[in-house]
Amino acid sequence: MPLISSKGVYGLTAMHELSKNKKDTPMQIREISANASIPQNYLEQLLSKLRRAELVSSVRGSKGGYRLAKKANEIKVLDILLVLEDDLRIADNKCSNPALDIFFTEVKEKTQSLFSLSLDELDQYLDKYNENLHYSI
Amino acid sequence: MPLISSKGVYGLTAMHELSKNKKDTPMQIREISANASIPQNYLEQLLSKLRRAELVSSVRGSKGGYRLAKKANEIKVLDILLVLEDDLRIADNKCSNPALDIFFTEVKEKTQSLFSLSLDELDQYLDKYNENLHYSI
DNA sequence: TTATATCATACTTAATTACTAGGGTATATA
DNA sequence: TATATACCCTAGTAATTAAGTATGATATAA
Repeated sequence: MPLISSKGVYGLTAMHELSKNKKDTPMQIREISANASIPQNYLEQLLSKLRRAELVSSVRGSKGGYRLAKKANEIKVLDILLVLEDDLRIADNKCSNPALDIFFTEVKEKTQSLFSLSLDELDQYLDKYNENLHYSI
Repeated sequence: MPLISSKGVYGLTAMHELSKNKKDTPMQIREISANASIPQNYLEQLLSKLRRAELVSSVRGSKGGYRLAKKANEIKVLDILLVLEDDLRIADNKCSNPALDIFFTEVKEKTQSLFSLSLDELDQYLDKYNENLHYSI
């Protein structure tokens, strides 16, 4: 099973879109949805959750939309995933084997730390990609 | 979603049981199933997969059963999981965001390395547990 | 020959994800 | 103030997958 369902991927993608919005006006669901190929009504539900978790703020009515509730360097990828995926759990159920149980606990901590980077740090991965592209020719 | 379903947990538990079998005779599904509270017929299916992947060998007929196909220090937790869980994938689908995509690839590699310990190394986690138990009194 | 235990496959149930649908509410603008 | 726009909210549905059940075939020790 994937650790992160499309719910999480959609949410991260949308948040990344918002972080790239340099305009003064809030960004609209329709635009995010079109940019990232996410079903509009579905994205709406995800953004609602993120709003209730105070990771984004919304403006209702005409010319409304969404913006990040904090700076991009103050929002961690993990924060977003924990809202949308409930919990990033490693194993399905409590297992009867103590050694495994302790092992899973440790893996979970280490895995969560892999997601403890901020939204703006994601761009570093894109830079890395562009470098590889450059040198591989 | 959990990274590892009960399929994987059951499989690891069963393999750990087999690694603890010090007798000359192979261990039977019934015994593993009883020790680890795994439905017998379901465990049968998992052990079949592990046999086809040559991680265990079986003896058919009366007094039959299963044993590890290699030494416990030659079988990695990751090997077992890759057989039962297809692939330890991080994200559900290919995502349209290149930065995220590269990030996920890196997380996947690091996650897989967390599972690159051998079956007998699992016991270290039990030792750690026992120590804590000792000192916490 | 018989009891035992693996082998193989088809089926069922339950849960979850990934949507879709549709009406309600707030606000900029004319 | 009227209207279009865009967020807000909840219920429902289709598809997928995991998890478990059932049953008969095959191999082997005794």
